[in-house]
Amino acid sequence: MLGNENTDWRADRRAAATASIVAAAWELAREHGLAGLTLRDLARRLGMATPSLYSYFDSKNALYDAMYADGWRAFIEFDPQPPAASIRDAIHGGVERWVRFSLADPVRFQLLSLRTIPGFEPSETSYAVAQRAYDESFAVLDAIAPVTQEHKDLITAVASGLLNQQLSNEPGGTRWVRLLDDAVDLLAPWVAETLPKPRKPRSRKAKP
Amino acid sequence: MLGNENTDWRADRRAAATASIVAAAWELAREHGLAGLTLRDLARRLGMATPSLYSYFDSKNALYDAMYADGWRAFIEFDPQPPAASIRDAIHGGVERWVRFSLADPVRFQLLSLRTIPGFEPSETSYAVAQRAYDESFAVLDAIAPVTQEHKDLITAVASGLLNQQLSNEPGGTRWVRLLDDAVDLLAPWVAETLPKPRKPRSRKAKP
DNA sequence: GTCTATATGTGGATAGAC
DNA sequence: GTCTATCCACATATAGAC
Repeated sequence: MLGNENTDWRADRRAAATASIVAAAWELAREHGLAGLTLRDLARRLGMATPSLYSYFDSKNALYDAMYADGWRAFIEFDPQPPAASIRDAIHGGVERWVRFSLADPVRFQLLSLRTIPGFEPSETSYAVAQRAYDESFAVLDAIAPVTQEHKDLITAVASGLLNQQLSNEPGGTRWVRLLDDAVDLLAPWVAETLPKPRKPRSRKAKP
Repeated sequence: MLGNENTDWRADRRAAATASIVAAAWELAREHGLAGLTLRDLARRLGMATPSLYSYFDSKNALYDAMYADGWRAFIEFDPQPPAASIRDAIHGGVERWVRFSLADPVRFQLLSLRTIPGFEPSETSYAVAQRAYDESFAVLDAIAPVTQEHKDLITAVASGLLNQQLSNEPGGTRWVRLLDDAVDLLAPWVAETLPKPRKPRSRKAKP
């Protein structure tokens, strides 16, 4: 179609501008806290007037939403987890990857994992990115054992609990995070022992 | 001392007024979120002018601080945990008590356990209340086994992780919280097996 | 001492010119 | 799309009546 490359140019330009706004927003959030982020500061850092931001985001929460999706996208691309030979290694690899990612940017962890911004709830499309990150993160474990949702829920709870306590009570320290190996040593046998009983697979033409 | 009962009257009146302000603040926080609490709303609900609140609290953060201490005091008085006969029962009783307390008022959990208000940090005296609540909460377990700080840290991390996931992802549900028993079943044997080896107690006059 | 009245500064957000 | 001007709500602070 003629004229489409014109639209694409604009879309690309706009996407690039949006991305640089989000990047600057992360910077400021790291400096002043997630809730300490203000559109004034953000505009000033970008060298533009505050209302100009509204050409890119309908509201401050829309900006948070873009950051949310951006954060989960960053996790998807973060240091891929190699395949594992045992349930323990799979759990350990996944949890340790998540902990490293979170400790590298506590503010990001706060946005992605804690419902801390009043009134902010991820949009459907942003939530879909989070969902994909979740699924891919458990792919290694899924590949070697038929783990249940309960298994995954307790694993994520333990990981998020250690991170929470660490970042809330002793940011920069290791008091809780170093318990990760112990926690995995508890979780792995539990998962292995509570795997759903493999049902004898019926042949395709079993019921004539 | 003469004249002291006069001062006491005033102190009591003031304490009562402060308490009713804090109570109203909790109400509003439950309605509009913790960060959605505004001094205007608070004053309006109490039937007074906004600046009058500054007779009782130096700043909004000072109000949060009072709420923080109040919340931990409420936990201390909440449904006392009976003595336990086993490590498992002691852990289960403590964690379950904390979960019940937190689910009853998610906003309170947010203030007490998540560092979510930008710039708010509990004062020394308020933090002391939290510390007392923590110590008393582990008293039942301490009474029956010489558990270490690491034990307590993993227990609190697991509890806070389950609560976090529950309240962040499915408030009002039980998807994570119902895994509490499983979690305790993992933690209890671990605690029992990793108790510090009892050192042969030296007699008092061992080293002459 | 506690209230009312009022002022200041900083947020998010909108309207409208260019 | 970007700007200027502007609005409203908020935390905060001070002055002064009672």
